[in-house]
Amino acid sequence: MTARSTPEQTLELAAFVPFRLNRLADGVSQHLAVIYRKRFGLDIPQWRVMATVGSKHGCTAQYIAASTRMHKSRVSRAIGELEARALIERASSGEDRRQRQVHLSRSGRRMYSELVPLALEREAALLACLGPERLAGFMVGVETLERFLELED
Amino acid sequence: MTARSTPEQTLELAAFVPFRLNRLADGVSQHLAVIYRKRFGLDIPQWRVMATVGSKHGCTAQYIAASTRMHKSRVSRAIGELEARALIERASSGEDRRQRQVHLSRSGRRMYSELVPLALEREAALLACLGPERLAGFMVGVETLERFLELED
DNA sequence: CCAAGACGGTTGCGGGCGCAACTAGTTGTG
DNA sequence: CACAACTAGTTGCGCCCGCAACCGTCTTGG
Repeated sequence: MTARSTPEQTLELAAFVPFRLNRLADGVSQHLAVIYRKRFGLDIPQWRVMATVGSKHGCTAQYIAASTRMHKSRVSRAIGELEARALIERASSGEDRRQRQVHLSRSGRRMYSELVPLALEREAALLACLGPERLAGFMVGVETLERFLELED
Repeated sequence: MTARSTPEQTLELAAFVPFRLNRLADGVSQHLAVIYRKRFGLDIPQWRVMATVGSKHGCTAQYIAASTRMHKSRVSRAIGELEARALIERASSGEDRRQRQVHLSRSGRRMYSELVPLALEREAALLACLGPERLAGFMVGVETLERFLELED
């Protein structure tokens, strides 16, 4: 009853979800990276650090690494570059002298307050192409996959 | 009537869709890369070339680049490595002597026929965590975004 | 038919990043 | 207290990849 001459199973990359997800995430990133790079001179690791520190003042490098899922060396370098541009400042923690608390500087806060509305607006413009109900269905899928892969937080 | 003391708009990275999409795509890739790398010794560019050539025999490097959205140099190097492992073969095209038609070798076909079922199975296992209806809703969102960003094909 | 430009594919170069080793500081145990 | 094990963060090394220059091959137009 089953086919004898195995008809050579094939895989169309354009229909393969992992590939499509990669391509989609990449496209979305490109869509946003323009702002970060051209307008503020930030690359993605730097942007992620800015975003994290902007909403979690005084956090540590390891906190940033955990919540952005970037390798600690990448975080360390991004922090170094941002500090060199005086966008963030580091203060030794009194508690544990190994860790350094990261804060936005005055100009860092200024950039952050300019950057965030643009990013949110760009995100909204992207998601607007789905209606509200499609968006909801999409996000349910994203959340379920995140939980399955244990990516949340 | 508008707020006077702007309450400093913030952005939570964990709720920012572009970031979450990147993280998700990355998680999914990791989930699959194990197979490619540990079992077949392929990295992602190589896997994409194998997949493309396996379903489009005799295609050219530029076709691979266009359909995988990889830079042509990345494609060129991946092809070179696969050829060195005798998984693919290149034949000069009679039509245009600049381009070279890429085929799977005998051992390439063997690997392909082993690789594809595993990849599809792994994809299915991943998507199974969404039910059929959640999956449908999720894919509608993915397709809509792809069209919006002009990523299809 | 020849020059100029376009195009397929390759490669040197430099930048970014993961890995692993390292420093400095902390915690736990006898 | 001493010593081992652990943790926060930094950095040298090597790999991967995008960029741009390049080579050989078409193609077009004068």
